Amino acid sequence: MQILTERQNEILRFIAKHIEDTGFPPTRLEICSALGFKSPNAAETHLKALAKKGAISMVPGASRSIRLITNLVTRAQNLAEQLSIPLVGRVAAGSPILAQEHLEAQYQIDPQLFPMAPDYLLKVRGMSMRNAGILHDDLLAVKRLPGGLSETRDGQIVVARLEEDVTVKRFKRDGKKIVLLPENPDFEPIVVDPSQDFLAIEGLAVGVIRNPRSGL
Amino acid sequence: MQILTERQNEILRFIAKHIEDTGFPPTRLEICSALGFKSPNAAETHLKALAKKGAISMVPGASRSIRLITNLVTRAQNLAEQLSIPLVGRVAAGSPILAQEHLEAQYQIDPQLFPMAPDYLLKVRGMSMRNAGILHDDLLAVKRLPGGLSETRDGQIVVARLEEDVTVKRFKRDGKKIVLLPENPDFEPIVVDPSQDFLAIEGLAVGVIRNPRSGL
DNA sequence: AGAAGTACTGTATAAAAAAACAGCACTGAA
DNA sequence: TTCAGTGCTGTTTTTTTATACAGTACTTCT
Repeated sequence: MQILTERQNEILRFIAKHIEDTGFPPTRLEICSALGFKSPNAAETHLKALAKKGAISMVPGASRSIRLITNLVTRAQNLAEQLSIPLVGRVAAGSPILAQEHLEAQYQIDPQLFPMAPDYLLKVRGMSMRNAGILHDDLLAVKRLPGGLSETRDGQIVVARLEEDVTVKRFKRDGKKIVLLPENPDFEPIVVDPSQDFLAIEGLAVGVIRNPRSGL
Repeated sequence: MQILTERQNEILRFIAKHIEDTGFPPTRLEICSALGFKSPNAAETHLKALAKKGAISMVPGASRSIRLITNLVTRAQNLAEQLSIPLVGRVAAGSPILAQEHLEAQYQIDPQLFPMAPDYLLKVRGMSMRNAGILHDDLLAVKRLPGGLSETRDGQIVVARLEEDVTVKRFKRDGKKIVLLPENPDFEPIVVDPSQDFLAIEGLAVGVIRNPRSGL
């Protein structure tokens, strides 16, 4: 859709409001009286401009046949995309987490459920965080951290990438080194020197979802 | 809204479909050709009957001014009620789980997230299920069991009511007795004789949601 | 300087649509 | 058995509505 002028936007907003209020689109004359026009042709030419720009569609000859194109797209996006986040399965070594081939499903997650709205769900592999209540095949709700390492604070559970591997651990600084702590005595802490080794903080755990298909 | 005849329902369905497809309601003539009428008055009288019964409303003199009353209600319910489930906090002794005073919030939960669509979320108290990865303040997604005890199978994690208390435990039968197993060696199994003691299975755990405000 | 777009007024007209009037046939309740 | 309601056909009338034509004025590219 091409960009609209201020006046064209006003007309589009009136059409949307009319549909919202009454359940059906306005006629040319109704647009005239709402916008203060004295000629029905003012509405007619505006509608033609809006149709040409792809903001609305009309059926020739039919009354009240204005259909909003923008609203349909917006509504579909709202429901299908903006409120839905992807489930990331096994992450292949060296490829980005959100690469298409890792995405297994798309779920709608209520953003109010967690302290921060998650960007994706990561399927947890292994039992290294068992004592934090994060089990194998749990879905970890992850918020991406644009700031990376510098934004991360001690005690937070993070999704970290070490060389090629993606892992979930508790984050702790130790001088210039960084320690990734498991929550299971069978596993050893991982000590990383960011000046020597590659370490990226992919995101912060903001929640856990378990579905008992995996074994509650 | 009074109940509609089969023919009136057909017309209502056509109007809903037309709005869905085109974005605006049909005219009398469009109803005629869709339903096979030969006279526009057939549509007119049907619409009057539908308006009288409260299924639609119309603006006198205006074209395509049919508004569905039923659909508006249905849509609001869909978005606000059918997709949203309550969070149940501390359950007072002896009162039903879904009593108004226990409801702390309302969340929209994607039904695909869990093997069964949950009816409510229960805030877990205590650590008796720690080794199953269910921690204090976790939200347990619960599906009500209309069948109660008879539908419950060994190994399932259930929400049970014992006399006055509501508890989450793993379910197991032992002859005529029922054992409610904790998942934490610090707690003792609870043995119940249903013929002697009051035991109700309030629901089946279908998922866990943790938000780290409680301490991930 | 001309073309294209925006933003209107004012008039006119043909088609679309609402809605009334006049019937007919059937059903179920009072 | 009459009345109300359902479920139509067929015709007519009056609005409503879309839309074309003829202008005016201003702006913004090219």
